[in-house]
Amino acid sequence: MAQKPTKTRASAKAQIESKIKAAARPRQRAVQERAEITIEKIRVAAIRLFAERGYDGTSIREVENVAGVNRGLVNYHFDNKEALWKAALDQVFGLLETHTKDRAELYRDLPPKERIAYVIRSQVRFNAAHPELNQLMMQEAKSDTPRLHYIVDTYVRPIMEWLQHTAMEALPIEQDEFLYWYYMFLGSSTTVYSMAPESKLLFGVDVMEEKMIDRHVALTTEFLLTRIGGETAK
Amino acid sequence: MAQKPTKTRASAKAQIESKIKAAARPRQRAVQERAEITIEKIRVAAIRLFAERGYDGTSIREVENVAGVNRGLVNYHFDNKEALWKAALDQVFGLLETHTKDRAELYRDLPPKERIAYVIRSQVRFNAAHPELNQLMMQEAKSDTPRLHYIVDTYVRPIMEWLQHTAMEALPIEQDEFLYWYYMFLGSSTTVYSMAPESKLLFGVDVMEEKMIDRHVALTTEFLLTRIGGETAK
DNA sequence: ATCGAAATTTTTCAATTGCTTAAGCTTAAA
DNA sequence: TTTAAGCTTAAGCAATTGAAAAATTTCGAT
Repeated sequence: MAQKPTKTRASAKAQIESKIKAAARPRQRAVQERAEITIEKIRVAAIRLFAERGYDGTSIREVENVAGVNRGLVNYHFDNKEALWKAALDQVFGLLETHTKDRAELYRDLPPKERIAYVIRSQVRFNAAHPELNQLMMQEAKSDTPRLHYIVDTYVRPIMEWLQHTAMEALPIEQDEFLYWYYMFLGSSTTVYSMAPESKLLFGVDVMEEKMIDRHVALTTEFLLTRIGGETAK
Repeated sequence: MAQKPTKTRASAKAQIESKIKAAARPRQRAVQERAEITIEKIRVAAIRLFAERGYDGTSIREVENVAGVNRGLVNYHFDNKEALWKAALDQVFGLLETHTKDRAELYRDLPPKERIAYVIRSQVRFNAAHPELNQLMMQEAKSDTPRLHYIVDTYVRPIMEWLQHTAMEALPIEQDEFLYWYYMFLGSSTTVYSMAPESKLLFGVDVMEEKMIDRHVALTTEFLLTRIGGETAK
């Protein structure tokens, strides 16, 4: 997607040279379908493995194995491990971004209280459908790395700010209390899915089942809407 | 602690042989203090690194560097990486186990509602003081590995069952609802600490500060005690 | 003091890591 | 059909990995 297949076999440095030549070059070709399939298989595997084992715990060879593609293809389609990580992350967070924007649009004309309820509901569903996102996030949020800065600046902050506005408009939350509301929201709506294998072991229940998710949605919504301290809404 | 320094340089297999010889051997010596210091330094470093980077993402050399001890000492004091992980984990979960038992004892004679309030409060404080525990747990809870089985069977289940008893005695939670209450409790009380670097970036606030923790305790308690649906207690 | 075990230090080794190179093979534009 | 870009395959590299072995130092019971 964000790939530059403009390299013959001379590596990255030759890009400038390649660009100069491009002016005089008549030939220009599209990405082939088989490549797109390969890239997609690699991306899917990368998301799973990065989410499950973290950046350092994931090896390129393993990604290739899980993806079922041949040795060397990751380094061809994605220049290096860092770029692969970024591609995986952009895919997952791009999904969240789209989802959030769609919902913001959809619920725009609802009364605040009702709107935040829908937001919570749809967010829980999203987390259930995409546990990798929170898993990736937890991997990175633990230490102050360039990768964390990238995620926060690019994806998390805008979503958080919109959520803050939406929540504080509907609920009697103080400005400096929102931080906790936010993490309670996050924790309440993601933990059970991020830890799905544990919950299976511990309670013998598959929390990914539709009926289970419904229940979780209901409880979380009630939970987060009930104003702390007894009040109900603004 | 659970170490067996009874190896000359012949590795694990020689333990039986070593035991036989032990009967005829007159000399028997205690663990030296310098060794205990080394072991402790390694354990501390291991907890931090395993929590931060996961099992596969942590290298023995890195543990030794962070611990500030010489190459080879990890493999001397802990037979292998797996044993090191188990030692780190036992340390952290042992702390939780002790903490939980102490509190159970301490709050035994309180009325149920009050007891669960204290339990929540003390649990939040514990999570703030030991974010590595939840980080380690999140690392392992994501996939069904032998390591997860070990943690759940040894530490998590007993604590969960006691918590279930304590919570259901005090709050109107249905049997099959408890799962969600549990993970909301977990998520609400740990996420902000596991993701402390993110919250610093996102809100510019150090959530580990005592005043902040107090606030979190208050909110979480109110949150989790407010009966879903409007009721208050049994 | 001194002997031997415990602990540390230093080397060594095979396997795995990220990454590069060099061929070969497909495919689509000319 | 040609032909070069796009793609795949395979081999190889230096660095890092977990683990063990060897060499050396420290320490306590005799």
